[in-house]
Amino acid sequence: MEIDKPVLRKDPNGEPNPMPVIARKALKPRTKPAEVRRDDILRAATSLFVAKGVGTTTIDEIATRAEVAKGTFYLYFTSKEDVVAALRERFVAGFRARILSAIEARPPDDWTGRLMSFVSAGITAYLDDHRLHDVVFHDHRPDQRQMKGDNPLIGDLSTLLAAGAKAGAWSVDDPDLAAIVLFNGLHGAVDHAIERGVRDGSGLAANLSALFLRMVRPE
Amino acid sequence: MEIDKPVLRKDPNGEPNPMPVIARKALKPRTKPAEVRRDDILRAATSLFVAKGVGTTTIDEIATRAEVAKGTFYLYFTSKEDVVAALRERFVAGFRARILSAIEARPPDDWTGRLMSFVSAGITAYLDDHRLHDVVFHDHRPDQRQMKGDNPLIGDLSTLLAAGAKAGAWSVDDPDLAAIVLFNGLHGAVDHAIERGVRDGSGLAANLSALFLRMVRPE
Amino acid sequence: MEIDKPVLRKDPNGEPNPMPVIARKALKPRTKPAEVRRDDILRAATSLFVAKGVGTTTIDEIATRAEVAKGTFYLYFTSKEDVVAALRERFVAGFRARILSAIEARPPDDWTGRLMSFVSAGITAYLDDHRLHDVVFHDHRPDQRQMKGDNPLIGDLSTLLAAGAKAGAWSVDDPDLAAIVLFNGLHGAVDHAIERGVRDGSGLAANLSALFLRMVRPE
Amino acid sequence: MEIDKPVLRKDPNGEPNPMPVIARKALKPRTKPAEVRRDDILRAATSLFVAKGVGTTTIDEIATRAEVAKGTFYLYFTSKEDVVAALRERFVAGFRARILSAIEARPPDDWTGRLMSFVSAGITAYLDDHRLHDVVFHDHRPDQRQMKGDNPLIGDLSTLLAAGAKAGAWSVDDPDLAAIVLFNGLHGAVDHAIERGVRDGSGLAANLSALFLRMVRPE
DNA sequence: TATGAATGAGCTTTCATTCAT
DNA sequence: TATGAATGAAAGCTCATTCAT
Repeated sequence: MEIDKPVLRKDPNGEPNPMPVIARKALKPRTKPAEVRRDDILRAATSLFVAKGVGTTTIDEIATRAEVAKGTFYLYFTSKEDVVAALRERFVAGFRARILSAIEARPPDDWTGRLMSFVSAGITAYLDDHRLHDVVFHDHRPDQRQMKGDNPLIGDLSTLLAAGAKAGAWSVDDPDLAAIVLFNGLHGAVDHAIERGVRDGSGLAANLSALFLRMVRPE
Repeated sequence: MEIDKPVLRKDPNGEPNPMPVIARKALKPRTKPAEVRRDDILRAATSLFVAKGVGTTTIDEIATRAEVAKGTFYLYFTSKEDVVAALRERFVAGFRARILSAIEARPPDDWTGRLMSFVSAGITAYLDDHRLHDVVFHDHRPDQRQMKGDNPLIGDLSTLLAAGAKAGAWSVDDPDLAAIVLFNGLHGAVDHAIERGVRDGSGLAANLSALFLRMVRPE
Repeated sequence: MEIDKPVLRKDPNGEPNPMPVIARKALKPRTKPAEVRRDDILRAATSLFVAKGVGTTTIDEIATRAEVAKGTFYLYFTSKEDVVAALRERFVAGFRARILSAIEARPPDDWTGRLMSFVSAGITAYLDDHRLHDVVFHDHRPDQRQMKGDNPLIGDLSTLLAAGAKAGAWSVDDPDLAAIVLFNGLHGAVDHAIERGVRDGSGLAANLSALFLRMVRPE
Repeated sequence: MEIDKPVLRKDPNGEPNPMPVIARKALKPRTKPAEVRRDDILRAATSLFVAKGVGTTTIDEIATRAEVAKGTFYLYFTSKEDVVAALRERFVAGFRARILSAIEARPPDDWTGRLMSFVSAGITAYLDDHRLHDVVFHDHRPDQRQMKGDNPLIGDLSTLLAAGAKAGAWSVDDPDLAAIVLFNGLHGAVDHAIERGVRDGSGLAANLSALFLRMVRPE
């Protein structure tokens, strides 16, 4: 707060210096492109969050693991929550990309195939990253509720259902509601599977697809 | 029953109290039954958690609102999480009781009616208490995942579906999976409705029931 | 911020425990009357502030010197500035008491004597405590300006001048302004003396009194 | 003179710059004369200090407002305190110049007029710049005390009083002491006026002059 | 049982200063 | 000269938990 701070500065890199300066330089460039630094921090945070939870991970730990000073952390993020938010964005985007690309691999009019791709890609992606998922979706904020609603995958699913219905392949009264039920049903089913230690989602995919197809099959 | 809890017993310097102990005791039985005390604390915690979140509520605040000393809190609970767990148990039990009693109001062989009761009672109960629900289900712990699996309502639903199928009313391949999808679908649909500010769940109940019945209807 | 904090607790008093518990108890009662604790902290802060300035003194140091935990500090004060404010109040009250009692030692109608007492008591008191004075009056706040104006001693002085004038002993056109000039003149003169290392204020008192009396003497 | 200071020179990856150095130099003499740079920084600091205090202003902010890199700041000043000291010097010099020139506007033997000019110019100058005054004189350092003593205006005033006395216009026993009292009295009186929101100092000047003249008038 | 003063580890955040470019 | 990313020491403050009464 005040003017007269004591100034103590030791060895700025803090480690015994057995190596010539030039070699050190090569190993540890003081400055990296911002993108890389940011990514270093994000990666460090991810592994810590997954390993020990967001709450118990300190910013100190994140900085240390990212091989960055604590102050540097604050150059890139404003708080731990800010990191979680960045991770969440990343996670959602990657998750969605995986699923969409699986769908696109099917012919446009293969409605059943597209839905099954959605289901199996969703299961696989979730099984792969569920620990990161948990990290990224478990905060306390009351506006948290909002975020689910923004889930673009539900919109994608709704669009798929509506298109299939329009094409006469399915019968769907309320595509939005059906999409919500399907997405959350899938989500819950994978949670259940994870609890049981399931590693391979193909069986679940078949069963879920069957269930979902029943729900949309014409009378 | 709560005759005389002293609000202020300041005696900061410990002067000898002129009143004999026995007389004091007779006048001031300072304790409440443990159940009541516990409940005071639980109620105080609930309102604070709902108002400002678990993370930002301190044990000090809980104790103050419960009109109890901080030390007394630790006589009844070991930590804040312990309180959340107690609240969760309560919540789940109440929630389930509401739904089961709605189901039981229907004739045992009215399968469709029973499922619809499940849906509409579930929606109503959740709409009523979703803020407490959020409090009670939003912590970070990795073992959190476990709790959903323990959700007895999914078991109840599975039982209902299996019984209906056995009775020939429905066709259900995997009642457990169907129950999971139904329960989570319902959960997600209500979340969605809450986000949109929906206060009355009857429309949603009708639509959801229709969707669910499609899923179990015989070929 | 979060729920799952690691709990590490070692030896609560942190020192090797060579002494029997009873003896320890006698030496270090865990709890003291609030007044005493507060005073412990205030005394610790004073000595540190005087020795090394407010800015460079940390709350940690204050707590340590007061033999109190850091948290205890915050039980009694909200910040370092809060301590300075408490010290300032104390200082002003004591300073004023000294001067007023010196004045009261003179007969009520001994106007010259009263003014001289004011001057010499003021000089002495300030010489005695000027380091604490500096500590207590050197913060940055813009509203600082306000505080000087609230200085009750200027009011006291103004009253004295007005009374002496009314009694016909002096001629004072604007007692408030004269009081301000006298007080600040005295203040500055003592500052000057302190800079020069003066320890005894009696010579200064005589000279200043003479000057002040010139200022109020009738035509 | 400031032809082309680049606002953004982002070159984050350090790609080799295709433009030859000499041509670049000709186009972009990136430096300003040291005096100007220094002044930029001083001006930036002044406005920030006045607006939000020295303690809460960071060097980052100063550099940003001066449109200079943080490192450049350290090319011109060694610390924030260094800036305050430079500002103080400036302030004192300007203040003194204003007062001296007001005095010099009077005939050399117009003692009363000279003293009145001192008073009214002092009041005006202080009223004009009191916020900068506060900034520049409000730090914590114990050696602060020294600076007042160095105040050359007190010396000027003492010289004036001694000269007037020597000329037989006044009676002044101890010109140094009288100068101290006058200067500090004036200072305090203006502070008091500022607190009361006074904008025009002419009334105060008349009253103060009268008071001061009483103090030096011959028996 | 009940109390609440006391504890202190630990966290977040700031910012003056450096230095490779 | 000029830059600004990086540093990391330091500080303020919180709050779950204890324990003597």
